Amino acid sequence: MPRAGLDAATVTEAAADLADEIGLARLSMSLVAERLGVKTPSLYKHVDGLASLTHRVAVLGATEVGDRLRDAVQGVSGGEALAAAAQALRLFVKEHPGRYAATTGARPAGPDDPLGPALGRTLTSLEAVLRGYGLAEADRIHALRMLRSVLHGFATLEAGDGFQIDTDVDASFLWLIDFVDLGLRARASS
Amino acid sequence: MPRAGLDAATVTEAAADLADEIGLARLSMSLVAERLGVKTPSLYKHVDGLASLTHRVAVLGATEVGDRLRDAVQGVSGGEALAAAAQALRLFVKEHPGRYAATTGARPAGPDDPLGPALGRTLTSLEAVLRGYGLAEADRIHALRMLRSVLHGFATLEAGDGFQIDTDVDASFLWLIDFVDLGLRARASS
DNA sequence: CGCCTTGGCTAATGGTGTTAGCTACAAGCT
DNA sequence: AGCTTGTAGCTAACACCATTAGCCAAGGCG
Repeated sequence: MPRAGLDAATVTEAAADLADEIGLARLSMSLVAERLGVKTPSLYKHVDGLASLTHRVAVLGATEVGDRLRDAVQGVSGGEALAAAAQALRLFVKEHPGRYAATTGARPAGPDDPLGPALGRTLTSLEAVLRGYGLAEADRIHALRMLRSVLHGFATLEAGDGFQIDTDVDASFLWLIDFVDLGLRARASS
Repeated sequence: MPRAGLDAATVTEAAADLADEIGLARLSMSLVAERLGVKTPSLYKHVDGLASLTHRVAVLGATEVGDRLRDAVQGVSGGEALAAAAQALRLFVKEHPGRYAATTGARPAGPDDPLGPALGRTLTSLEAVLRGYGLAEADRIHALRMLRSVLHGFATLEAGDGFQIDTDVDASFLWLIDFVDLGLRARASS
């Protein structure tokens, strides 16, 4: 029996891909093992169990989403940055619904949990977007939460087939970005 | 062995309550049976299995959310209606996270699935809210999707402990409602 | 070349969801 | 009332899953 040469990262990535394909809820140790050409108990040499594996997928997803947002916001500002960040997040959720579900369903388990910083990177990029609007100090946190809410809400509704297909979802998303942009600009110097 | 006198509705309600308490993901046939003082296989006399039971919980949740929104919007209009609907939805999600998760995770399985109409009632109430703003015909669908997105996003993020606790979440929600209200009013007659 | 860490295995356990088939309850008829 | 009958809830059984214990050989390192 030749060795498969697995480690925690490979197992996590296989699990993440599988979750994207079949949905996080249907993720199972046996399916991950099957995909890796290995018997189920072998996974426990690299990963602590299904709950722990799901947590690792969450960290992976948070990191990747953070990367995407950082890249999207890089070099642009204002409404352009808002649109870029929004589209990047939406695209990620569409491409990786399983990772995103794991990410949003997980909470940091302690002060040294890598999930905390990973999630923080997303917030950092969104804060950078908002910085371009010159909001009052007191509005910042509320605007950030509003921004997270719209983007998260739209992306998850779309990923869950929550919108009827007959009207263009892309157009709605552009409209939404414009709506938020206008609202933020109105609050710019008030 | 005296009979327990169950039916599909009682089983569904017990499942919904359980889902609210322990989370939809942890809902199981055995726990529902235990709560009803019955052995697990007995449930199959009333319900088709866990998937079907979850779907019933989704229909129940959609119906209840529809009721809450209808009541909230009743007799008010404009910004008042928006605020009432928003708070009603947010409160429902906080009180019944399991039902809401089932509702948002389910799709109608066919043309005669009661989930379709049940979900439609929520949309009807939100459309009524928007009607108070006198939007252009073309903006209606986009505004509706925006509204669903913010409310759904905020509620699910809050339910998932997605917001840091140190800043007031209630204040952020009021800020969000005001943000949406201002944006919609700006588009009123344009 | 041989040690020894360790990755993957088989076997076994406890917990799920689900089906089949029995039994006795309770409603309905005469 | 008593008898019949549909059926609610039961036990037994099976398949599948996550998880643990213990074995055994692969392959890096001396």
